Amino acid sequence: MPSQRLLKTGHSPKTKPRRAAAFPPRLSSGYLVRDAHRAFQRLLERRLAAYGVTRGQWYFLRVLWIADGLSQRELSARVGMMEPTTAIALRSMERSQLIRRLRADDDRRKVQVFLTAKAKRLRNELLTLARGITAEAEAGIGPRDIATFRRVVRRMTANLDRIAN
Amino acid sequence: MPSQRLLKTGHSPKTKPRRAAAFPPRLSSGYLVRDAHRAFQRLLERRLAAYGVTRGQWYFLRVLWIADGLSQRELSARVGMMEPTTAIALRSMERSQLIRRLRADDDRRKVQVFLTAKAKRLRNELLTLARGITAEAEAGIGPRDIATFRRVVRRMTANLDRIAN
DNA sequence: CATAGAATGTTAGAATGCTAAGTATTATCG
DNA sequence: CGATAATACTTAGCATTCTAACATTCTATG
Repeated sequence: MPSQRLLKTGHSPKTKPRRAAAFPPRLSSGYLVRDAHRAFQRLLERRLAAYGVTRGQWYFLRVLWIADGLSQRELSARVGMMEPTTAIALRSMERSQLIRRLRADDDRRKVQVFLTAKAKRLRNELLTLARGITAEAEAGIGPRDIATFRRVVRRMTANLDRIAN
Repeated sequence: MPSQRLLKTGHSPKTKPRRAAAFPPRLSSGYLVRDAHRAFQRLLERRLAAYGVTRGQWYFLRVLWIADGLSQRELSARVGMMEPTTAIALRSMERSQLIRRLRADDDRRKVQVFLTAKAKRLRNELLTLARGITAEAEAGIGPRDIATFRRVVRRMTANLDRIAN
């Protein structure tokens, strides 16, 4: 993390006291969450790379391992991404031989997504990998603090999701 | 948030018990952090849009309001982004008349970044906006829990950053 | 001084994610 | 039954972020 010391620039406006400076990133939950998120992402990406799997593919694999054969719409909802994002990820997964897409017989608008044998074989190893990252992230933190943390994050997410604008 | 109920798909392999399924996203700190991050982002983006400022620009504005005239390298470090990312953000900020870039006299490799009057005028209003989002995120959560949360997130980030691979 | 290396930025190319606007299929309702 | 709605997906275009490879400028060393 870069240190936050102030530099003298010779460009501080002398006319106004810097009132609103009392909100440094360090004190913003949003920033803390952003930093943590990027740390998780970086590590996940690096480790998945050894298996030729990208982070975007991982999110979908993870859902499909639990519920194979979902439609793209259902997948989007489960993964929490918009449909165009899903379409792009699935295209890359099809190219990588991780999934097959079949039009549903009962409703020809729908496309069902099925894991290939290759994707199924990756399951245990990649889930182990993910558990490893979680364990490393939580190292040295007490279980009560972890529990509090989870409760707080969930509450924050819910608070923010509830706001329309 | 999409509910996580399982669908019957008729494609569960009957041969193996689903051992590794014992790691649902709900229990993963990484997922919780990701969800929170995206909730923060969405709200921030929506609100900044009213000012014609994008999220990427916001991160840099926030640093420049504290230390105007930094070089791009210094800015990257402060904001926590790679230099190409900084270059792209600054280009868009220059187009939007939020900054001016000047080659430093003492070292002509360096480019110093200066806020325009327009960007300076946005300062108080946007910082208030950001404080508002933080307040809404933290609504209904006790100060001790917030404190624990911050300590835990920072520790997780540090844990992950320390890992090379 | 000349040249090797370090420092600063840039361009190129990929992946992830969004919104808005399309196409195709199915369902509904007059 | 036929026009209209809704549903499922795709395409197009943008923003954000990274890594890798490059150009430019400065510094240090022989």
